[in-house]
Amino acid sequence: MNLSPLNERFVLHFGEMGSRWGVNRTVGQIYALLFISPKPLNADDIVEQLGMSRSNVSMGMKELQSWRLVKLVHLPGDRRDYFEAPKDVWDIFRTLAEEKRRREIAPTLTLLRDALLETPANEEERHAQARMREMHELIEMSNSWFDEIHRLSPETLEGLMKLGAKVQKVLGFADKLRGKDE
Amino acid sequence: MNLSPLNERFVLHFGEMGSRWGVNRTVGQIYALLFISPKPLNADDIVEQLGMSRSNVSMGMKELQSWRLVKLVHLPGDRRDYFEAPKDVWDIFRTLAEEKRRREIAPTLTLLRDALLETPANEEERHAQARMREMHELIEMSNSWFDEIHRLSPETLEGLMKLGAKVQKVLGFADKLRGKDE
DNA sequence: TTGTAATTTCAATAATTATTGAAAATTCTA
DNA sequence: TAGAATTTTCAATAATTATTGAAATTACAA
Repeated sequence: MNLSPLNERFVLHFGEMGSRWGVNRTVGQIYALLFISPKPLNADDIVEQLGMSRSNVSMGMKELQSWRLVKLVHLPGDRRDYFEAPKDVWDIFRTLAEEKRRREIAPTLTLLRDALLETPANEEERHAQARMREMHELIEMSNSWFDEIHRLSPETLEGLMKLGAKVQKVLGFADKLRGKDE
Repeated sequence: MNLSPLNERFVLHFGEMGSRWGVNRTVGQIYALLFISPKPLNADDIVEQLGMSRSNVSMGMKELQSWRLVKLVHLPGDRRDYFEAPKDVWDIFRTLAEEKRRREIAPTLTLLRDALLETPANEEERHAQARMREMHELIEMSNSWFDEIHRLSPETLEGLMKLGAKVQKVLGFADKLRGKDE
């Protein structure tokens, strides 16, 4: 691996964490490399810096693009594909949340919706359906909460988060609002 | 599989989703079964209902306990271990968020903290460190936001979420607060 | 077009992870 | 404590996923 020590450590860490995040080691490494790179890189740059096969990089880029974590760019007078990681960390955060919802939550929501439409055949199913209803409500609610958050601009969102210790106060206000409007 | 059709569908779905959620199929199935079960189950109940090996169930239970998604209970006059899934979906939600943070985020936070203490050796490292600083700030901020949320009771949290479309209004208030207090 | 550069696909295989039955260990009871 | 019930561990193997080099495809330039 052709990187200065600090950067290598970062890249290797992302490789190791990859499996916990649901991507393989090479995908984690490629993303880490692009994240800290000051300029877009082409596939051969990545092959050289990380010492993996060209085909592995090709597959890794496809995966990262499917997560919308990298974007394809072109340099004038160079026909090769270059890749870069979006810069704004808040935007990355939102993109990730969206993709995770789509892949990890949406299919279950669909299943729950279908299951709740059915007429339970016996007591066993009646009870199970009641539990599914609770799960369904939680997911629906988290989703609409997330939708709201998602509409905010990065700056606003950052402001809201920085609020930190004041959530309790906001909540007090929220309670009043709720009382008034519902 | 020894389950009525609706319940079987739910259990199989959780098995399939398991791989996206970072657990194996059997762990997903076991959790689903416990989630909809009206009463605690012992290992042999699970073996019988899901048709997997006894040792698989034993390992699965260990995994689920490490996630704090099931708890061990005992029935009077029966020495076997029984397991049940906690009932309150909000509580499950928080537990999961906590465990995910511990496993998927905390190690990276540690790495970033360490990396930011080092003196960059060259321009390459200086730029990388600046990017790491952005990531570090985002994570720290999300963490303290989550800590705040975490202190709320399930009822309060549910109330806050139900607020839904009113987040914008809350945010307006939050902005005022921020102006006043900082 | 034709040839070349660049990228993707694919089938082989390497590596990892899941599952199992049998054996070992543990826990209780008589 | 001895024996039975219960749970866990472990090593074998089944299944899945990752990685690669080579071949095929695509995109461009002369």
